Amino acid sequence: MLDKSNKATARSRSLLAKTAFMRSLSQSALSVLLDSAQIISLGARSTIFREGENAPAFYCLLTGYVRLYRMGKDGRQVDFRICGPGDVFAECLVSQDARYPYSAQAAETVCVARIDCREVRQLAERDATVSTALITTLSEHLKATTEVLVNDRLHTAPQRVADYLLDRCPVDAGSASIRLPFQKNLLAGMLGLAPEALSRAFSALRSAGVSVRGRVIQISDVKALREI
Amino acid sequence: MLDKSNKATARSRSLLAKTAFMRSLSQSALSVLLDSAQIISLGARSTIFREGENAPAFYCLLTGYVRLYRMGKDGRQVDFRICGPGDVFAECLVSQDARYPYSAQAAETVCVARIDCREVRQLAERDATVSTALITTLSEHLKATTEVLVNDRLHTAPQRVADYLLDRCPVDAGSASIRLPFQKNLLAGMLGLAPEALSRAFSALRSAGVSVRGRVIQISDVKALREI
DNA sequence: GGCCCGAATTGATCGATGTCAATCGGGCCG
DNA sequence: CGGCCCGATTGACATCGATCAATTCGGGCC
Repeated sequence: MLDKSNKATARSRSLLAKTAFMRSLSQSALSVLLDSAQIISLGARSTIFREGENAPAFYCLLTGYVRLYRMGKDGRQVDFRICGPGDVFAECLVSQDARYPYSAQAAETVCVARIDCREVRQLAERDATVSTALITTLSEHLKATTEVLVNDRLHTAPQRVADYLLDRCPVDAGSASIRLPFQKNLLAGMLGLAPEALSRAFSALRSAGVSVRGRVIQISDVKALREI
Repeated sequence: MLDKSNKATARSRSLLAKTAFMRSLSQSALSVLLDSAQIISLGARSTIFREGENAPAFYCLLTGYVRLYRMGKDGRQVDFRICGPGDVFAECLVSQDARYPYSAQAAETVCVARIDCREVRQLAERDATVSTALITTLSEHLKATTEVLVNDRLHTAPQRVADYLLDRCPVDAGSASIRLPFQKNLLAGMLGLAPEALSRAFSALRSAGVSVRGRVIQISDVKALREI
């Protein structure tokens, strides 16, 4: 739960500026945001914000992974998005006094930039590169979320795992080796599965030429996997 | 499959202008869009566009309901959103040459406005009310889609049905009566259920004071339903 | 008001996945 | 180098929801 906060260092600034969201901003908007962003380091499992809290800022993830989730009445928590380096989350820029509609937790040691919503909103009024960047980011999130929803409803667990693997295979490869960037725990959450179900899905894929050792996954026949 | 297309009539223009998306536009942007929009009437079950087609335009629904869905390799189709009057869909404004990532079908007789993406994109560059409206619309869709995804992963079928009903009950009512605006078929798709599963969910809710007759649903104790 | 067709319900069954419990394994620290 | 601990796997089971088939219902139309 360490919580070291300070002005952006050179390294953080450069990471932040390379982000998909920031990269397309005008020089002036970029420097305003770089100057006002707070850089925050957080230990594994620390909470970044909680469902229902007031939402004055959104976040840009610099390093590590973050879990976005909601809680059911019974206390069960459900992930619906896993953010990685460069991702923006909590784009709650509409309606001044919004509250976060979900919680965010660092899945490991993490470094995020905290950006004031009001600032961005005002900037977007004057600078079209800012509003365009917002539109682009939102469109992509909408598309990605829709994709996840459809996958959930359409595909079985092994199919979803296969999809995930194929997404990060070179398109034309005959065989491939992938290293998961995080624990299987997180992957399970991403795919809407219990960890046990993820394990079983991997087992089921063994017969399709997928072998797992720790975080490393070998795919002997990419084309065959596509047929699943 | 009738397909009568013409310039916006007075009635269509007024419907279109009252849309959430259009309402907040500047006078000038509004009139540009009203003038360039094509109004199209479509018979029940006609296809508006198909997954993979080139996407030069997005749509604003004036009357009726539209199903957005994707097809699996096996031909099964999965709804992920049901649009009603006033809804905008296929906001595919990013990246010039995008293709529709899903298909859209009229669930009944329908009237839509077809709006050129390029036009809106250009308008947004100059007119902040346009980009703000886009940001608002996209944010809301993202929030709604996330909500659906979380509901799917978190709640059982009767709970999702109860949620749907409660969403359209007066907040403080003791009892309520709701008339579905469309066939149960569509509702099932919205909730990610097979029609049979929707039926069974309604049966399960009988013991919680929910009774169904055709499209009319009586809820004897709203508060009790919230506890499900 | 009655007929008729498509929609909705109901029943039976099966497959998929969540849950709980026990065991295994790997990496990290001493 | 060994032990410990947490994450991963496996097994057994319960539950949910999809599917297929048979029937009933309801609403639109004459």
